[in-house]
Amino acid sequence: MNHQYQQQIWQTVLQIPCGKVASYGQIADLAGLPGRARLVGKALGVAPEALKVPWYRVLRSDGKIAFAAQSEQAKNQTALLQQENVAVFNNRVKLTLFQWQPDLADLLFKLNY
DNA sequence: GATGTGACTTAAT
DNA sequence: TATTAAGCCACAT
Repeated sequence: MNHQYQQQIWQTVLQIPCGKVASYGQIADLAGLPGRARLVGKALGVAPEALKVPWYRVLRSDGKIAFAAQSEQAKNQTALLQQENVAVFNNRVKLTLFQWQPDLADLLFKLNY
């Protein structure tokens, strides 16, 4: 059986609205997996393209893009974010301006908790 | 089983 | 801001 946690992670990331970002830890918590931020990155890495999971809206807790600054992946993620009017400077996003502030009660309801 | 490795986080320095 | 150390956990060796 496929790991349930991946589904929960993908579903949670899908809740991030266009133009907003979230951290790996935040997604882990909302997905019911506190302390397992690393699993979020892993799950995003194997997310089916068909699900169209906005993986690029997920950043480190300090707002930095998780990939090496010069990497193609980081460049690509930066481009996708800027496409949604999210400002990226030095491989980092200003969380005070762009971080997603989910309505927990509403989200938990959607996730059937 | 033991070890090393990450798309991580927090706290301390 | 940068660096460390410790905690985290699925996976590959």
